[in-house]
Amino acid sequence: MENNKMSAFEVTYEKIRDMIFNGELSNGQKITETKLAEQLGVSRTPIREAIKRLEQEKLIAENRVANPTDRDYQNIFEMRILIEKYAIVKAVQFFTDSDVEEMERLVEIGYSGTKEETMEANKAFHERIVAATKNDVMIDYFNQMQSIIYLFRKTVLHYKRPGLIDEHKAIVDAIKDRDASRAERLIEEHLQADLDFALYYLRK
Amino acid sequence: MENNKMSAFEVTYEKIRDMIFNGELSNGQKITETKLAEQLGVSRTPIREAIKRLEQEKLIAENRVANPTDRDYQNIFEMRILIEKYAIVKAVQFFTDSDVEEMERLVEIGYSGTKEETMEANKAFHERIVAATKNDVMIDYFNQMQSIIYLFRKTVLHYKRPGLIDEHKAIVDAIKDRDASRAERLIEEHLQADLDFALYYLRK
DNA sequence: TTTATTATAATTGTATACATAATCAAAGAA
DNA sequence: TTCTTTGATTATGTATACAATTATAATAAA
Repeated sequence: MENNKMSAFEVTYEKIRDMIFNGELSNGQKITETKLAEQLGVSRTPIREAIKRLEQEKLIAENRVANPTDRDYQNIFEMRILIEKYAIVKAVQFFTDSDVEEMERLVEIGYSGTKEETMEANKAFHERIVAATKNDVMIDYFNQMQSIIYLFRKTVLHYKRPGLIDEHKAIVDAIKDRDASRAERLIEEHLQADLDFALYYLRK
Repeated sequence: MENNKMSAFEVTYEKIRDMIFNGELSNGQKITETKLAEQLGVSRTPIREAIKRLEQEKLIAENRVANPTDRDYQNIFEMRILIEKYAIVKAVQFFTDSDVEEMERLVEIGYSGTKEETMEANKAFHERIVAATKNDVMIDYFNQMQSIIYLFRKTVLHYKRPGLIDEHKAIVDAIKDRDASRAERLIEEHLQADLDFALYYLRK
């Protein structure tokens, strides 16, 4: 019997996070506990916990919705590239045939799926690579970055960055060929291209 | 005019953390908000926030003082090695003469200082290397790991691991010689030796 | 007009109160 | 004895109350 009853804190956390994602709370906007509490129909207590967690994810800073600078994004991607380059070497070493098939399936969704499906598949693609480290600490840090990365991914896919899915395909091919150095190079180029593209559009 | 008035949350956080560090709260021991609140003379509110943060640092998990497994420590060090190897290449590229002098000063304290001074210097040694990345995200993740790492460092220095300071010296020499690949190799060996030594004594 | 100064309001930090859920022990049934 | 069941206890989650701080705005002085 599963426990599908979420605490007020969890519900609140997700709601506020989604409000930031969909722009209902915009960049730089002041966050006040009282207003959110009233708006979401809970007391300040769970709101505060949610805010603490969102601060940890850098989605909120100094009582405001984060307004990351280019530098912030570059820092996140520098960290992310470091982790994913490390992870993909593990994937090349240890991915089984069925792991590779799963990656190919995710690439296929990128070609034929809806925008939502593609976003999910894109996220899963990178998660599977990082999971290859089998290192919970690394996976945890990677996941912490996801909230900020989400904003990126939305931009990149909204504008349909050319070649994105082809790059994914090329990475899977490198894993299949068990070519670690090629895979490392491709994932770095892929992530760097993502960053450059998103920064370009975020600044327009 | 500086603000040296700490909030109850901050005081509480440091107190609980130190209680874990010095063994007043031992591995696996149950953490109860009510008791800590009474003991530290504050309400449960700041206690809860402190616990949340300690959970983030992995010093508390599931309402208990963390009792990390060898695997946990290995994971942290795998992450740490990844960051420090990346950082030291930056240090080799960008450290000025005065940065190098400062590193040499820290090594010197390792040879001649008290145990407390040596622990501080050891911590500072690695912090300076990571600071060379000038990447706040990376620095932040590294700092999050410090609490667990502290427990290690205490063990390693308590048993006076042979060669530890010599290894620091060799690393500084590699930076002085601007030899990135040697510096990378040395820092990895150094950290791996730290891990192996500490695990050996922690399990005895 | 600009800058201080003060009063007011709003917001956060902390304490307390209450409700729900988890834990544990005792009593009874198999 | 071992396993349920129930009741009592304790702990946590959430709401509310109060205190202290910070921000806002209005007025007075330069």
